[in-house]
Amino acid sequence: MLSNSAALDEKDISFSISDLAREFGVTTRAIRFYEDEGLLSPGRSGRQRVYTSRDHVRLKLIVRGKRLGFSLSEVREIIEMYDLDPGESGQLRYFLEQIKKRREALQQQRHDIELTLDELDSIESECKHRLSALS
Amino acid sequence: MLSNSAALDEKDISFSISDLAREFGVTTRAIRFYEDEGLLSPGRSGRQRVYTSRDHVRLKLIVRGKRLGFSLSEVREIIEMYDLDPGESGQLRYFLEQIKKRREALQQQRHDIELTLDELDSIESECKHRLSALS
DNA sequence: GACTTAATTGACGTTTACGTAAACGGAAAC
DNA sequence: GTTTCCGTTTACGTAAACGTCAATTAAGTC
Repeated sequence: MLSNSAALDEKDISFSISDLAREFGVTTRAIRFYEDEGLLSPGRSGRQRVYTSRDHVRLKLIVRGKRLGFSLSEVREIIEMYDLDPGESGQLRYFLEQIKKRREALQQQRHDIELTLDELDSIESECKHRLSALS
Repeated sequence: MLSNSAALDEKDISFSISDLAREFGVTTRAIRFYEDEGLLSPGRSGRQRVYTSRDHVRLKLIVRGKRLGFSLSEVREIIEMYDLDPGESGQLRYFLEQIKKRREALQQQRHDIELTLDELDSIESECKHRLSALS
């Protein structure tokens, strides 16, 4: 009765491997590979893998990272930031450094995107210009 | 005398392979590889490669594309957009489609970046919070 | 003209991120 | 009770993007 009884319903949601594959548009092979790489750690019901909402979150981070062009080991670094232990100050300072680097890389990426989008705009208008000149 | 005599000075700038390697922080091996892939097409002075400002621009697009996580074939697609021929309307319409897809992908990427940056912010403040609690 | 330095060519090696095929296991449907 | 479906395991295959030699050449320099 004194236990923290209000554990959220979210906790016991579970997913099959094909659930996740469908939702995130990846193959089951890929998901198992991510497990081999230590990025996911599903439970088992018999031989079958059972994924928790924690795995669900992690897979979301993985596919997002992939969309950003990160390698799996970079994705791993990012994921590891999420479950840092309350630990010592050295660790924390190290993490803050990593965070800074990541942020800078992401800001560079965002800048690259802006540049590319601008150039796409001008290519597009050039295209449209030529198209209208063909009529 | 009737020739277009005012060709810009920019035109005859040339670069060695190590010039480019230094400037863009890539290896000469990589640069030659890009040539093998048809992304660069330097001239020759004897056996040595001579890169023009066109190659310079292209290499810039390549490294930017790489920073964004694009594969070389995706980079190729983007580069090819830059030198489209005045051609037929079918081509132009096709290009417009490609541009649209690219833009959507880039916007998705930008969105992913915003999400990740936000999360980095909260991880960072959590970190700082814990650090200050250790004093 | 020997020496160093930069570049080339060719070839094989390597890492990453899965794909693909084979062979098997359990559970549900008919 | 056997087909069908999903999942598992093991293992080999592969494409991309270079790295890493090794042998050769050409260009300057002292």
